Amino acid sequence: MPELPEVEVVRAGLERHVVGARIAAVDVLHDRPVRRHAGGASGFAADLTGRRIVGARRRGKYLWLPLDDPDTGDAILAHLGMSGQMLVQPVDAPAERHLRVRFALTGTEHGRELRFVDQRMFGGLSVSVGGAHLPPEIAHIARDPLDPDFDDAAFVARLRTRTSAVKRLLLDQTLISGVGNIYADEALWRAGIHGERPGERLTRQQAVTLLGHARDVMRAALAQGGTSFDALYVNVNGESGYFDRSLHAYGREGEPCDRCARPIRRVAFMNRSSYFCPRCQPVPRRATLTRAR
DNA sequence: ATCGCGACCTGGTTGC
DNA sequence: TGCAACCAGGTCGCGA
Repeated sequence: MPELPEVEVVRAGLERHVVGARIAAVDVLHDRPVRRHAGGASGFAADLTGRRIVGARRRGKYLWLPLDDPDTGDAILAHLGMSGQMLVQPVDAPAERHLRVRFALTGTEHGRELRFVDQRMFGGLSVSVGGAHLPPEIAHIARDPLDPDFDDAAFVARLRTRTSAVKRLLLDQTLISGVGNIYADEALWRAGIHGERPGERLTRQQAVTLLGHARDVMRAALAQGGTSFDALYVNVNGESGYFDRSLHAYGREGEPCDRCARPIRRVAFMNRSSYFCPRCQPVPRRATLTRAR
């Protein structure tokens, strides 16, 4: 699943390989990925044909490609969802099994085209009117911890006012973006904090430490991802796993904790799985529950 | 404002 | 063997 580091690798690839190109034609092979576009599939194609890509930007896991004017123009807004890929391919390369949208381009090196491939179609594309600087559709998405303008102190303060479980807060894109289920579990493991601790029950130092670990995990993944992709092949592998060897908690149910050797546990949380070490990340006590029994 | 849950998707795996 | 049920999870929209 693409998390922030993978999305950043895709952004950098798009910046290198499609910025400057003009869209000659758009072929929408499946309606679902353009469901958020007001004009539907035909409108999506019509709105983009003939326009020039002038940038590749990102906030959290959203990507956008400003069109015509990098300050005041419209933009192609994209999210990879769980299985989305942006591929820059030779025009004669065979269609991928889950190819959804094809962008014919002029002005790329080697005559390549841009393809949106997405098996599960949680991802999507739309045209954001006037969205070159920041698409209004994603104005509610917070900055990510790798963003130089991310406000550490404000995040820590907000985290500590909330009653929700801290893992839920890490996944709340209005507080901090780019953290998915995998890296949330990793950051919590590194910090020695159980994901079900309420935000308001964290000390300031714990919140600061947790944020630092979230940032470190993403930086490490970005450092690996940045060197593991071919420069001409903009890619996010939906099955990825190039960072798997560095994971301490996620997906390791029953395996010994790398710090204390106790078996990693898996529990259901938010209709997902959470992985944690029961010793390093003790389950928070619930005074009310204890009293009720 | 905040909280928490269900829906949206496909395909690989598991269970009967 | 065949088929159904389950699981993965980012985001949105809704009711409370």
